[in-house]
Amino acid sequence: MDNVIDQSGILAISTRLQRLSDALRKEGQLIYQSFGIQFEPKWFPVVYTLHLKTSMSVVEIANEIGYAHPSTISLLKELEKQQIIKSKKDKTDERKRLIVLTTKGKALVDAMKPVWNNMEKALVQIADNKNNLMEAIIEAEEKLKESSFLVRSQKIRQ
Amino acid sequence: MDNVIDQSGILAISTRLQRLSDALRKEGQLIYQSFGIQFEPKWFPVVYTLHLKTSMSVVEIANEIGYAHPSTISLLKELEKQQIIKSKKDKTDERKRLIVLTTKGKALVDAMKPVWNNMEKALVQIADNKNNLMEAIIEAEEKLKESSFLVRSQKIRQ
DNA sequence: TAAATTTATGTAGGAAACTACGTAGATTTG
DNA sequence: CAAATCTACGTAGTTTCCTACATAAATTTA
Repeated sequence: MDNVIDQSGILAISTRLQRLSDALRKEGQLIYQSFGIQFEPKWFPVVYTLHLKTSMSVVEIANEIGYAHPSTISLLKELEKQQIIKSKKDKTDERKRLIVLTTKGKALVDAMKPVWNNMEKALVQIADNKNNLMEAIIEAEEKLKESSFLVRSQKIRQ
Repeated sequence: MDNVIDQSGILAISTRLQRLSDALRKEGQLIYQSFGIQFEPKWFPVVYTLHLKTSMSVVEIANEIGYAHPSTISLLKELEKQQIIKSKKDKTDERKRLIVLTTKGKALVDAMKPVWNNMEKALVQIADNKNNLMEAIIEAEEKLKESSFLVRSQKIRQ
């Protein structure tokens, strides 16, 4: 609480969330490196999803990870370049591309499991305090689903 | 908790933080609009800082709001274009630019005070749950200051 | 079953932050 | 006090997401 933005409190919450997100992602990158693994934190949602669900279309992945589909497409392009995933046309629906992990991708996931385990422990240290950050995020998202920031603002205004 | 990323839990925390940040910023924009005020949420840190501290250099503002200085410079450019701030050379140090709110900028701040008040109430509704999001952020940032994500990872690894 | 609509994917470009690097003025040091 | 270093500011380009729009295939409807 030593600068103006901290003092302005909750109004700068969007900025604070982003700052923290950036810091964790950048350090995540360094941790993968320290384990000698070539993997970027931004790839995690796609790869984690595919490792659980085997074969999915682009839009299915996008919905699953909560991203817009063009963002997902660009992640998939990077992962295809790294030969972590591959895709084939869906035979029953010509519009769809079915995405799967390659053999290399599956091996990478196995190699990353201890890293994920390690990161998870470190993240629990960081996020589990008097207030649990992950739970706080989930609770806030639930509140937003109930009634958006805008709608709440309008109700308060009346 | 209805998709894979929610289930993957804390490993996707960076993604979750960013998603929430984006959602709040976008809705913040709509709220300013709904009050008929032409103001962008990203300008808040700079303007709020200047409204408290009167006259500051570029780097002072950047440090105060916790941004890199080039980010601050581009915000200042936008604010100057909107005639919300203006700048003049520091006479005692030719390198420095002293930034101040214009008359229009000060009037805008006064007009925004009720909006900020309204937003604050809505944000408290959203963020204050079993776990308080703002406090959770502050606590997590304090933990990171004590010892970074990377260092914690390395200690756990041993 | 042809026309309208919906769904899946893709491209282009934007937003809000960042890092890397360069220059010029101020300060410190040998 | 000249040289080296530091500080302030600026530009260029990057990152990681987004929205808007386009096209083609599938599905629904009249």
